Amino acid sequence: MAKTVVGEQRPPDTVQSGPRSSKGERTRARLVDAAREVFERDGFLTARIADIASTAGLSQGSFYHYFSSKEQIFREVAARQEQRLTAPDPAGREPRDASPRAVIGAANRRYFERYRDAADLMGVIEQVSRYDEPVNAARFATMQHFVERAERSLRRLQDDGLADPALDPTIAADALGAMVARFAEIWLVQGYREYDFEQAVAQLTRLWANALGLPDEPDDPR
Amino acid sequence: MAKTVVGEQRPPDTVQSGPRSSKGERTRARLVDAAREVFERDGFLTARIADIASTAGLSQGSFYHYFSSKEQIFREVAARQEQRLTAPDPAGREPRDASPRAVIGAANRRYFERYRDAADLMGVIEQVSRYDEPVNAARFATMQHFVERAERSLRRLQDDGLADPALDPTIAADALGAMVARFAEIWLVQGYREYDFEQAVAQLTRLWANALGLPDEPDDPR
Amino acid sequence: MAKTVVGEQRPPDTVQSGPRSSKGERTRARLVDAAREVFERDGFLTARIADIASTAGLSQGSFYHYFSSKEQIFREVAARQEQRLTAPDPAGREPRDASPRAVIGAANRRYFERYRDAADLMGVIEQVSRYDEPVNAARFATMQHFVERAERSLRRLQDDGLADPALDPTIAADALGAMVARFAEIWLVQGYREYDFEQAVAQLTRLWANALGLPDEPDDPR
Amino acid sequence: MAKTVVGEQRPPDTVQSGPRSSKGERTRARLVDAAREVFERDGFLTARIADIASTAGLSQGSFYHYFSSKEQIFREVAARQEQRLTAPDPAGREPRDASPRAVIGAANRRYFERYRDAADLMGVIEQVSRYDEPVNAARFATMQHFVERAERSLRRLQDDGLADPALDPTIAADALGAMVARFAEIWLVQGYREYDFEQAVAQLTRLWANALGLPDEPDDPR
DNA sequence: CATGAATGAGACTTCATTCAT
DNA sequence: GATGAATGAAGTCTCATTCAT
Repeated sequence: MAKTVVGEQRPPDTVQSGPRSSKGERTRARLVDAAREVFERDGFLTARIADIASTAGLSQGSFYHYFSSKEQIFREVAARQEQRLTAPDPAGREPRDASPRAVIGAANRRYFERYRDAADLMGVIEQVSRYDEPVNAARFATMQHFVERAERSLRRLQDDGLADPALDPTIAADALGAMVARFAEIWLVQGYREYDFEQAVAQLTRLWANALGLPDEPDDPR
Repeated sequence: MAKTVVGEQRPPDTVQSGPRSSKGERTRARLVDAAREVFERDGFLTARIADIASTAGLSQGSFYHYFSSKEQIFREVAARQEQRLTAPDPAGREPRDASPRAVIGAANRRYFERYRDAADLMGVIEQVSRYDEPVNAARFATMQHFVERAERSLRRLQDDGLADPALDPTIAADALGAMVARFAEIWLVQGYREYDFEQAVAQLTRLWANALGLPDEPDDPR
Repeated sequence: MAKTVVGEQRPPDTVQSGPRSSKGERTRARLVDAAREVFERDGFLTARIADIASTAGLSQGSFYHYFSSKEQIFREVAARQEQRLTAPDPAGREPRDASPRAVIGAANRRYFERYRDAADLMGVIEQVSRYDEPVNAARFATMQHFVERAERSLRRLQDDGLADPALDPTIAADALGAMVARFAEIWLVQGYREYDFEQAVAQLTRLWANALGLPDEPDDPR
Repeated sequence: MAKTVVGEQRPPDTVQSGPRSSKGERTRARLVDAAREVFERDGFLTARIADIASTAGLSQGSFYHYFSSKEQIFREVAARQEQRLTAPDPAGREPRDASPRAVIGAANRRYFERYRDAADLMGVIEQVSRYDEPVNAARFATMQHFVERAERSLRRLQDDGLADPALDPTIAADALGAMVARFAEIWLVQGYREYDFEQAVAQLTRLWANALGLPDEPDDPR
């Protein structure tokens, strides 16, 4: 049960069409930046390669020295963002001996912060992931990153008698990951409701901890 | 001084698009069915109006008697599906005196069943809702439907001392709704993993109930 | 020299497709009225048969019981208007023994008044006459009406030694007719400038009379 | 509360249409020439962009690198022609000390010559000016060019006691300009009648001079 | 007489992509 | 490396007109 289907993780698009002179490298970077800007502003479908090129101060034709299609460059933009989402915490922010709830809270806060900081782009990624398989795979990879942690952590807590033993660690991790991910989207991208940032973090963390059946703690994570 | 040239303005669309006869009504229904079929097969972007029309046994021009664009007809297809998702349970399936966990479980099972029964279409709806505001609004309306129930229920449970009083009912309902919704998508549409249906229902229900802080029950639903 | 080319005057479109029951006649009239309204509002090109029909409270199909095309009905609308332009003066407005200048002035005033009263329609007629030969022919017929009068009158005045004998009566009549016609359009349709109505009449009349070389008169026409 | 969906807005047209190389400039010129040819042959409404493009030896898509619509390119074709109409006389054709009648005659001759040399195009311009405001504006600008001259000249003549002091210079100039313009159209475009070129020039000039009340001259121009 | 559904031909446009310079 | 001209394939949409009822 719980067989992974999409997670085979084909290597990210590392095949770069453009060569590697330092000038070329700079131009390429300019294109990626321009692409992000244009995609954020226009969305994927509406964005035109002409706009990306001209935003990068380049001619249309030159675009194709570096990327072979709109999808291609978007995958790179998206991959960078997914990396930002899963980047390790800058040194020392996480206390060594944090309680389970505190750990969950810290992970949630970090995710929401990073999601919020690139909300426009995340919106486009959510969009594109629904029709571009590589982007969807990248989305899943990020999810996997969090889910695997959560799963391992849950198993440990169950072994320690701290979490509900009736939970399937895989499903639980998937579901709670889904909760946080989708909540971030409706809140930070789609603006469905406005929540106070701290309260949202605290509440999602409490729901998560409760769901796992963790014993209450006197001091709420914050 | 006033310069004017005749004949520049366009009258507001006076050509009504609805059918005005029972034959028309049937044709229109045929179109909607055809549209659903084509959208499920091809996705929104790839679907062509020509295909919808010919699937309905109509000329392309005739399509425009009934709908003014692909978006337009999709909104109707989507609205019907959202209605199916929120339709009341067929008489008597829900016992009067069900426990809170049983109620949650029943709702989750129903949602997953219905989502699964139209998984292809739901995938397209998830896709389109990211760039068509009316479809997104319909998505939100469905969400509201479930969320409001959950919120009311949570308040009641809190009042009865059965649920975690530290939860904000609105956020909690939103988040748990998000969990179920997104879980349905990654599972039933995107095929991220394969779960056993019954187990998935049970686990999601348990997570939900735990999250609310409900007391455990000896007999899990189903 | 001065050979007429377009003036052959094919009979106006008298072939009516619709039959002649009194009900039918009323419906037909309603269509013509509706057509005028729609053409005035939208111009010929933008006007749609659907709009004309629905304005007349009729279905699109029924339109074709009465007219075979948009051009066809427009020709009828235009013909009616041209008739209004050339209709004889209502009894007794013109004194028997008017001076030449007074006669010219009266004709000009009448033309401008009538043109002004249907300025929107005249604009559309001017438009259509540039690409529909029958409408252009009707325009020319109206022009002929005025030009022939003017020509006859000029010949008489020349014979009486009152007008410049060096003028070719045909060219002169054509040119002065052109002057009044085009002046009416730029003034009353295109709004190129705003002139005081009375002054415009007086000035055009004075120019016309001067052009013919008529001796001045103490009392300006008014 | 604020609902937002990403990717709805369209950036302002950032795809510039002008050519950016000498090759492009040549292509663009070829398009304008081709357009003129096609418009003259087919008229504005019937002309198809596909024909213009293929006449210029280009694909249809390439048309849109240079112009964004049929109207757009027509405006350029029309503007060029209006410039030709108002271009200064090639050096030295006009004697310094010409009499007023001679000056009027020269202007009329020049106008008729130029109008005749592009009669087909002028016909299309007259047509389009009735439903395209920019083309109409260009038409008016040309008219202004002549009218302002005529007006200044009339004022001077009135001051010198040579012209009818009862004339309003603005109205008179507008009306006489209208006379020449419309006469040119019915004669050279619509073929209402055929006049001998020299005689037409002479007669229109005589009418104009008479209208202003200029004293007769023994030697008519030409 | 009247209805309104159905047709079908075409033109316009858009842009990702290629290619000669 | 860079340019921008050129391509061409689709797909959308519009409406005058016809036709079955």
